Amino acid sequence: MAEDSKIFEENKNWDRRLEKEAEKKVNSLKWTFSPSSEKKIFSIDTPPPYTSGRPWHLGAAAQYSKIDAIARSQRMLGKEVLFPVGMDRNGIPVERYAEKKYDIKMRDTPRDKFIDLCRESLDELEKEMFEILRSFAYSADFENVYRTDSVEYRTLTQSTFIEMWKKGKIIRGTRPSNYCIDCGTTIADAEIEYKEMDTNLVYFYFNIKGSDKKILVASTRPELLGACSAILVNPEDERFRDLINKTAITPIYNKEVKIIAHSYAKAEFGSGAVMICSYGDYNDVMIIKELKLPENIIIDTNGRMNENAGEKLKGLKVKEARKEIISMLQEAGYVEKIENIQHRTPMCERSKTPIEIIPLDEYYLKVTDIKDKLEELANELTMIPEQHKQILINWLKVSTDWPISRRRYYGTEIPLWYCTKCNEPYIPEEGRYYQPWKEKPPQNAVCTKCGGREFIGDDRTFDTWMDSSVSALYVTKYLSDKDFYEKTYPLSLRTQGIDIIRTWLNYSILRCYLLTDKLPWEKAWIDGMGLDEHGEKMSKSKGNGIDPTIVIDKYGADAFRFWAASEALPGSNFLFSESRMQGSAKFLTKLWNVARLINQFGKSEDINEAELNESDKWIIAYTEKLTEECRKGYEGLNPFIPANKIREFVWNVFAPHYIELVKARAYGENFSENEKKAAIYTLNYVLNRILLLIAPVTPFITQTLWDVLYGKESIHYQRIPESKKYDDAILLLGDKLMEFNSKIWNSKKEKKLSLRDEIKIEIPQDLKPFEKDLKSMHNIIN
RNA sequence: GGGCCUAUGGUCUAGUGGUUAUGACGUCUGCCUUACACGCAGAAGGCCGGGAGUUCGAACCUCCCUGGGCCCACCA
Repeated sequence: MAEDSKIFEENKNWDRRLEKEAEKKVNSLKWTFSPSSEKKIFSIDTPPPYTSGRPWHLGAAAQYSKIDAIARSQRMLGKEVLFPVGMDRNGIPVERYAEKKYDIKMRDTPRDKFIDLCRESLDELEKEMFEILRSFAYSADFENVYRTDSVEYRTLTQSTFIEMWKKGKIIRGTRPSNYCIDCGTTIADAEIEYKEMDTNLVYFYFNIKGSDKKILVASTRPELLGACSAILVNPEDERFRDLINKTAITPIYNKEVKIIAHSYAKAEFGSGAVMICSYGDYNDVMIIKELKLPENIIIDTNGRMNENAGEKLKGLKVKEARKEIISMLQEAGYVEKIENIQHRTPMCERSKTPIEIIPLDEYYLKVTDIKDKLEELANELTMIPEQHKQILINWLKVSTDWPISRRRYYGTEIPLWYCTKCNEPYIPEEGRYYQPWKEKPPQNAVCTKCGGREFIGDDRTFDTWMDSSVSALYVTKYLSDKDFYEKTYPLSLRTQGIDIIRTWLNYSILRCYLLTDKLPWEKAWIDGMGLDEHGEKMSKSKGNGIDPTIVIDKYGADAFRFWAASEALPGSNFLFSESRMQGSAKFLTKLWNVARLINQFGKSEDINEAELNESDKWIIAYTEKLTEECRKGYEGLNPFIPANKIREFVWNVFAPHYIELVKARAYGENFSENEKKAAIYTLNYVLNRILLLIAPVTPFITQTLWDVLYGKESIHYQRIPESKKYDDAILLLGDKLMEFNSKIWNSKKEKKLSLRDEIKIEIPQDLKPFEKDLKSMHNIIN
């Protein structure tokens, strides 16, 4: 032991350097799940982090460190823990990352080549992610990492899609999409940039049916007049009060449209009346959906007006059509004025031309028919904290069928082909990974409708949530291992951030329910967001993301983890703060020095309770109470409680009161050998327990201290003991004891005495059992 | 703009009908007391965002307002 203690002689503080030394040990522990274990199973569906983020935000790392504390605590509470780690690798972010990195454009690059470049980027980025996770001792099963773009994972995504297709859950429909006419393709929201453009705001009249009144409308898109399906006015707007619910007549087209009161129309903009067209912008999409207005498409995918636009406009490009309709309106005397305004226009960031919103044929997963059931499931799910459930419930009420097809490259392919004769879809069997854009359908494929044998593959991919929403099925081996699945599904827990309730949580419940008839987990643990020091969400676009590696190198991983656990209750947002991170580091040094001191005294064999002094009994009772509280915290998946309780105990009770009380006794000054033994026994009893209780939060320092002081086997393989019964009366007495200590310190201070100086003071009757320790602590003479 | 969440000493945070309202960081004062100056002891600092209501009683329940956050949507 003397050898081990060298670390204490050489280091007065806990720091990152010592952590690095412990890292080998801490990270060499294996956490492979054993399904045949006798222990109760605790399984966690953790978010596979998205691989393209660099640097990974501190907020995200903090969340993962809390999840890790939960996994570790469950192990130490005696559970067999399934704690998988995955990487989410599909979708637009990596496509855009690769475009930037290699200075290429997705649609100008052969798909095969582009996919390879994405994969290369992902492999590099992934390495970095793993390094960060390991740097703070994330204890998932790294020997069985899953990736959402692997053949196995994509097979699951496709097979479960096929299963749902067969159950009739997949439907076709049109969906207004961002369409770049110049590029001839849909583009993602992320590929849109908004630009202030000069444009004309045209004021023109609609006649009111059965009246000689008129209504003045202002529009930047008059060419969409033929697609106008309503006019909105603000319900508060006096000018239009008597026109609400009247019918207006579209100039030129002579179609009837309703005038509807809706808060979207702003009285101060334009004329106060706005025409809703399919589709001028996304507001039109929302309003048409909300008010169930008819859709009338007048722009085709070539960017030209179609027959619905009328003979004069048909075939014209959008800009030409705008000019033409303005002069038509002017000729007919409908135009009141034309204003030149700056208009924020959505542009394709690639072609720099305005995008159009055009309905395209897409696949949907049916949601609307089971909304009641989903709400029921949501209510069954235990949510931590419970208040966040409202976000899910509210979303379920307004959610619609989920569009699942995407016109992208790096994603799981939609496993469908179409008959070249009759266009009927052909769906293959489950159990294989299909790439219809470059593969022929299975050999025996025959069109179910016309018997045709020629097919063309669907070249689309799925929305990436189609992949991640079956993570609960992947990690429980839904397709590949029946026994494993039966044992682990539904999982015990889903952990995730509040920002993806509407997506990941919602879609996971939906898909897993459709496939298994059950909720995928018993509980969902929803964390808040990591915000910067000003309280704003960290994000790359704002540039306020903080690199966790820098913080960890500076303050240490345990300090980082302790900060994350102690800063806020799960579910609350937490602000990054260097000073509080530093505070956590200070606490670890405090703990380190408590251990250094206790280590000096050596060990004592177990002793009878009868041999303990009153102070010893008190601090042991306190420790049992602390154990009870911490266990409750961990059982409730709330590391905030143990982190704060332990800090308070160590810093405000154990160190200043108990240790000071028994220091002299432990040194053996003026005490019997038995009394000395009792002190040393108790000091170690308490320290041992503190280490066990805080180990899930701070794995490095506890590993190091445990090795030196107590352990052959790693602390992380130990159990947190059940708390023993304790006597409340002695705790109350202990409170008085601490008050008395303060009183003495105060009075020494008043008398300008040093803490070592003698003092004459009466020890209260009820504190007599502590008399000997008190006298030596304060140097009391009478 | 819509929905939801939230508001506690300078900063962050616990508390959720009756407590002298918790703790941390910071500040101030005095101390290197054989573990720690990343420390010890002491102190100052809060009309629990504003207004109204429910109640014998509200930081805690209800409503309105204001600020902040998240998600969605973004100006005809």
